Amino acid sequence: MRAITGWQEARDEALARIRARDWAPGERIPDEVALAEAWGCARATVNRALRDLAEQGYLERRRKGGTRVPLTPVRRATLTIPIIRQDIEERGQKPGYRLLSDLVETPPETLQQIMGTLPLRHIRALHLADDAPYCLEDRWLNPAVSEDVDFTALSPNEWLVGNVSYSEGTLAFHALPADAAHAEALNCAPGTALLALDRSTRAETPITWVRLTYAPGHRVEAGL
Amino acid sequence: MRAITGWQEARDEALARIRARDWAPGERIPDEVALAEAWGCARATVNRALRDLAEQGYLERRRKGGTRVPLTPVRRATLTIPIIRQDIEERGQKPGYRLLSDLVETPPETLQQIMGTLPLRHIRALHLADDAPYCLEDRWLNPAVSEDVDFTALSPNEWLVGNVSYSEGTLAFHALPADAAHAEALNCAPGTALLALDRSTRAETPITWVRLTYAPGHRVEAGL
DNA sequence: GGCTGGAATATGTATGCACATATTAACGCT
DNA sequence: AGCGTTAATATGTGCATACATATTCCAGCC
Repeated sequence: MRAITGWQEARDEALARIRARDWAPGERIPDEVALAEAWGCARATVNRALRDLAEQGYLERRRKGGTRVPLTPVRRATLTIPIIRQDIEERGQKPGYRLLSDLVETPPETLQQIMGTLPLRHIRALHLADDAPYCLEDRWLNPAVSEDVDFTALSPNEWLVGNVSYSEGTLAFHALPADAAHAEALNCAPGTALLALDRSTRAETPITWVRLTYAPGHRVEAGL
Repeated sequence: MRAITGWQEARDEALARIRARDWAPGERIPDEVALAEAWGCARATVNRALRDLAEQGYLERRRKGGTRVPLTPVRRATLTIPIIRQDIEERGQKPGYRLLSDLVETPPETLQQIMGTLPLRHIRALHLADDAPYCLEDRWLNPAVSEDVDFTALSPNEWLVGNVSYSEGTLAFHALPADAAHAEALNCAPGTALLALDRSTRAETPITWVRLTYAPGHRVEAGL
């Protein structure tokens, strides 16, 4: 076979063999040195290619154990965490924003396990796309982080992205029925099925917990 | 400062500087050669570290343009695509499966755009966790791929993973209200808000389109 | 002034080498 | 046979070097 030039080509070649079941699931594939020789490239190039495939779940690698095609490949999808304004703009719509409430409250029991028991700043805000409701931002914020920021014109989402980002966190999707508040804000009937995204963010201390509840029919797409 | 030993340490050092806004958003950071010299390691090591951070959205890199901290960091979360049986087992529950229907039909208009117009094999099946409904698998399958596979005992999900995997696809989350069929299968009231995951898979030709509708209250978690 | 083409530059990648490390496999002892 | 120690081995990583490539920037031209 023709010599392989770059690591991407090596990756494609390897993926082709996996897809063709030339390298069968559960089987060990030739080691890096052998592949490098067979493909006429350096071991580092093969390494890069196989490492890339392993990151995507197409291969499993272990020291000394060699590289093998997993029997049940756990594929990973990547999901770009939404920055709401950008999200809307990318859809070719005009973003809008309205602050609904901004209070200091004691969070409910379930939230206290994540954010602690201290009173938190509770912000509710509505994001609009072409003047139609897009999503409801229901956020609990560590007051030590936000201090005196004014969210009447700037959404907490946007402020956080610009000021407290680059942090750790968790993320989960679920569905919930619209309650009265959702119904009014998102302009839908109570009980409507809504997609919600819960996200908690922390650095050294808990920073924020937010639930984004999208307008009816919204879809969140993931890549790969 | 002390010399950096590995690329992970270099990555941590860089991430610390980003978090500390030592490298401010929008600003160019020193180039690889400078960092390598400052940190007492090879440029390849710095490259690996910064490349890793760029993949996670913490940095933006462009040839000749240098590396900079993005103003609005687009963070990426990774989401492991569920293999239902494993999913259930990892929760410490007993997986179960029941085939509901298996027919050859003409797909609805919206699906024809993805899967083509030919008649498709339409399979409906229920997955159980500890004998309780877990999720409903509503699948349209290219008959050329599945031929005469019997899905009474083995779920299409599992069969596909073992036989037609390593392919491309798309994935999206949304919420929908339970219709009569959902209600019966998932043992909930009609209209209940349900989380659904649509996934289409293709290699050279379209392979399958599936909607997994989860039992009420289910959450799908993403990492990072 | 505006456009074009060429130099300068930062990242991208390939290579050969060396050594580290995790794990398996083999060996030898009791 | 069973067990613990040791050697073998595949991947993980670091480094120095060289060249490739995409952009930016600037100079020079019209």
